[in-house]
Amino acid sequence: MRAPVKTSTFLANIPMFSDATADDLEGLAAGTTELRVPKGQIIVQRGDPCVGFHVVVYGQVKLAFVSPNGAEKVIEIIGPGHSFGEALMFTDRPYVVFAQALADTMLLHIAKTAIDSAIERDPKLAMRMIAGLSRKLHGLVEDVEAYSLRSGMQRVIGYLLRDLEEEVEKGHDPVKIVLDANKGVIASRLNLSAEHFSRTLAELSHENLIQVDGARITIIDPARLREYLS
Amino acid sequence: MRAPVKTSTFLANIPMFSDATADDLEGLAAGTTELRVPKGQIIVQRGDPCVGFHVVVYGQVKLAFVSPNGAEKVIEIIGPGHSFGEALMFTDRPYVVFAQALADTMLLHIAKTAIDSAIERDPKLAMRMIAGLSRKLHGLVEDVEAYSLRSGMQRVIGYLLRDLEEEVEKGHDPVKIVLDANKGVIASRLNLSAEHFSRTLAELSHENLIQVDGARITIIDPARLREYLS
DNA sequence: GGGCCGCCTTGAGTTGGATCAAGCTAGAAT
DNA sequence: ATTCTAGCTTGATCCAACTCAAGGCGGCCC
Repeated sequence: MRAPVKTSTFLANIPMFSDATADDLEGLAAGTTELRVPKGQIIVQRGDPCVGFHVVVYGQVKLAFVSPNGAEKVIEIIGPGHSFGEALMFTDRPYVVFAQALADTMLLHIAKTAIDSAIERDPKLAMRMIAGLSRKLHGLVEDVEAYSLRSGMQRVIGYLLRDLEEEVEKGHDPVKIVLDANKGVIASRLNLSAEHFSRTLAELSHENLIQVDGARITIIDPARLREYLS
Repeated sequence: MRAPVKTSTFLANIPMFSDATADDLEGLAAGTTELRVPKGQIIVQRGDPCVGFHVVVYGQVKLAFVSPNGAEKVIEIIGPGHSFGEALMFTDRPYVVFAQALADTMLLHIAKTAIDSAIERDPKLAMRMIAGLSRKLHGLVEDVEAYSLRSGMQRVIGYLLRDLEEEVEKGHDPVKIVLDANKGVIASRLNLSAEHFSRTLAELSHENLIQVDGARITIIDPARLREYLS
């Protein structure tokens, strides 16, 4: 048995609810379930009904489809503070993707009913949900652009540079990054075969643009790497 | 000079505002501009700031990116009653795509400020916006699935069958459909070159699954066409 | 230590779809 | 009626990325 106050503390730390009132948090907490899942476990299956959405507290979750012939395509890798299933929840459709824990993970599941009544009470929350959905939509549009207009090499470089600060990305000083998942998972996220991803990293290595040591990658010269896009 | 009452009538006929009060409609109308654009005209450019969103009243608009080397990729073809730019409006980012009229078109442009205050007054409208965004998100996820997991042939068949009623799609009786845009535009929407799209339709013709007469296509046997997916 | 198991890399060959290059229509303009 | 042009088709060739296959490299458990 878990005291409700603890759940509402988790909720308060999620960006989406950061300015909710204590009352609202209590209401949301009543509709919230905590979930702890071990690495590898499936959290939702394609076809499951969606009666709420999930927020990752710690750990990591991947969202992916399975193709008719068993192949798998990762659409998103979700880390702490991020959520999935909101859009589906509002359209009352079953899941088209499945979600699987990439590491031991703790999530919150917030029931649709709780969200509905919270929105009715607080238009600010509605605006936050709208902003969150809009950001996701924007991200997907960028994915579509990347998949249809950019080469494999360009997508890989984009991924390596994506969460660098602007001044770092424009500079010529080495930066170390750590891949946030298995190379196979990242490859699929980028719509590449694992082999092609590996070869692409190898090519960038040979060009002395990066150094690869397992998941630890050193970008030797960010500005030059960015130029290699063309 | 256009009487405001007329604009609010247009608004009332848009699904998103179908249950707005007369007061709300007046408020929205005050922030709404009517736009008539001839075929071929660019409505918004990549990089334009987004201070509101557009609804198509009649005509047709395409949303597309331009690649660095000048190629063009259509993400969506937007017909009467549908809208674009909502997501962008809420994220305060500039357009990443451009919008061009595919036919003589009339649109409404609804200012962000008007929407913001309407949402504050009416949580129902917020829910409608959320539902609309969620549906778009879902559509994009399906596009990503199609692009990454399906072959060109499968995407074409999916497109031909997409707005058939269920019982028609399952049946064996011929159905006539009319392509809603130039074949080049549709090809791009499906992430195919115009040539490949043409060849794919030709192949389906040779298999006696469809008959093509310009933009008018007869699906000879919907159930058999659907089976051809595998 | 040795063997096992995931994961990653490297090599060789294949292919789906793109590109380049002509023709072909049909409707619009003269 | 004749040209013009935009859009479509068809043919030939090419290439980015995939698949299949064979190792390599840790890490982990006995």
